[in-house]
Amino acid sequence: MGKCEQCIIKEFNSLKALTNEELVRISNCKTSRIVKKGEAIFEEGDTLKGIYCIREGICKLTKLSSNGKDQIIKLVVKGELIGQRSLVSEESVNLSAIALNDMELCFIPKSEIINDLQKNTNFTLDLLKEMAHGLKEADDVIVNMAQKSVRQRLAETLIYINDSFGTKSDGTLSVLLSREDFANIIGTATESTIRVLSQFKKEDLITTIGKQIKIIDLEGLRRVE
Amino acid sequence: MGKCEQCIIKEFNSLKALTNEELVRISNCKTSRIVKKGEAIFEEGDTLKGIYCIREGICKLTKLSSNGKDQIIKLVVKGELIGQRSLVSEESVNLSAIALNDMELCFIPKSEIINDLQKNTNFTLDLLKEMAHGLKEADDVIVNMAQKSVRQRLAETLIYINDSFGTKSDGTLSVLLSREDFANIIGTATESTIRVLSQFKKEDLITTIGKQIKIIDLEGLRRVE
DNA sequence: TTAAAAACATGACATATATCATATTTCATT
DNA sequence: AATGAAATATGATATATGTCATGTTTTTAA
Repeated sequence: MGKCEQCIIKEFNSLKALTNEELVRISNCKTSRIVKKGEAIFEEGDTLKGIYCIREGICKLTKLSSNGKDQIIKLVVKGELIGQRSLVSEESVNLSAIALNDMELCFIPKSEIINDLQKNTNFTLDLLKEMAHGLKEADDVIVNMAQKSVRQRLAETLIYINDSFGTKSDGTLSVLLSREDFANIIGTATESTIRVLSQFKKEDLITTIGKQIKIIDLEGLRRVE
Repeated sequence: MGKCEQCIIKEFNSLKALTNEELVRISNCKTSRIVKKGEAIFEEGDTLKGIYCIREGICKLTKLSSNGKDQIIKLVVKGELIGQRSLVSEESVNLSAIALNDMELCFIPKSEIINDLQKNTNFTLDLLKEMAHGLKEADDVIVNMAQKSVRQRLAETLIYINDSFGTKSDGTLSVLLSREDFANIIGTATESTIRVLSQFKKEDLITTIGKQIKIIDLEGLRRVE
């Protein structure tokens, strides 16, 4: 198994703030885990025994609403950590993490992280900074949900996925989501999502190849009202 | 001016994690500020030179949507800190803070807090814990916005204000908001808010005395669909 | 105290979105 | 390649919510 201190992935998250010594210690007790597309890494209500560092793949963080529908709160990709919040707040996780493709994860036991939190201020400060940023992003999501139309929210979601996760060589979005996933991100019915995508096609803002989506007029999407 | 080390208010926020020595130092450089109802403590885009500790009063944190409407993200009361996030992330504030009644604030300069963040792990960990909790709350708001009706969101907002901030001796909610404020919390038109409040009155869930609202059937409100 | 302004309230109507029904296409499995 | 299941697509219709108009009440300031 790879060594944390030499792992490039950590540069994308707070683990980069750890010392070489701390990374060696983590490396010795970490475990690896493969999760197949559609499987859960953890589920709402679980008590986590550590955090995960995503080495490969993408997952969605979802929360079940009281009306029985799943809301996707966030997409998390290679390089990011999941489970830190629950570990910090010492509560069970409030979200489920479901793999959107085959994933490779490193699991770091809680005790290690707690230890580093108490001894390495840089690590704690980096986590704090990331959470502050996460809160800012959450504010934006709240405003969008509260104030914008389904049409606008879908356009912005397409732009977000395009800008954050990029496209494949054929120009289609590299994160492949079902229409239902899109609906669960923007908080609408699957049929509405499909209808708006059809509109976007007619307006030559996007094209679709099967379930794959290709943005052909990014500026147009930005202008959607 | 009062001394931080003897101030009871700090027990309600992360400042409680500071040592006596640190509190004395803060006490010597803090300043006091009075903000009248309706005035801004800070506005979206401002660069803050420190954080505020609320000694008295209530304010709303709002964000302007691209469609020109204000969204109220959070209500913040006596005992809480505001401005920490922006200080941690070293960015301009993403929200405006507007006083809902006359307020009394203590201002603590940035340099002091930064210093404490680097030297007192307990303080940093406490802030981290509060932010983790804030993120969890934000997730709940996102799900509610995305999945619930205006009727449900208004019912839940009334319950939230009742449970979190309590009532006056006559039973009316102690946080007094305009109908427009309610609309800006739940993300709807002011007229819709007024209409739903009228429905709630007809259903004997609440009564109103002028703009004041009194919950008379909390269980009924919880059952609203 | 009175006038003006702001907030509250309600009706009429327009529109966005949800829901239900039903094809059609794509995908996985044998 | 054939079959069934899942995902995508679209129409018809119901419903929730927004918008505009207008009137009433409450608050503010002269």
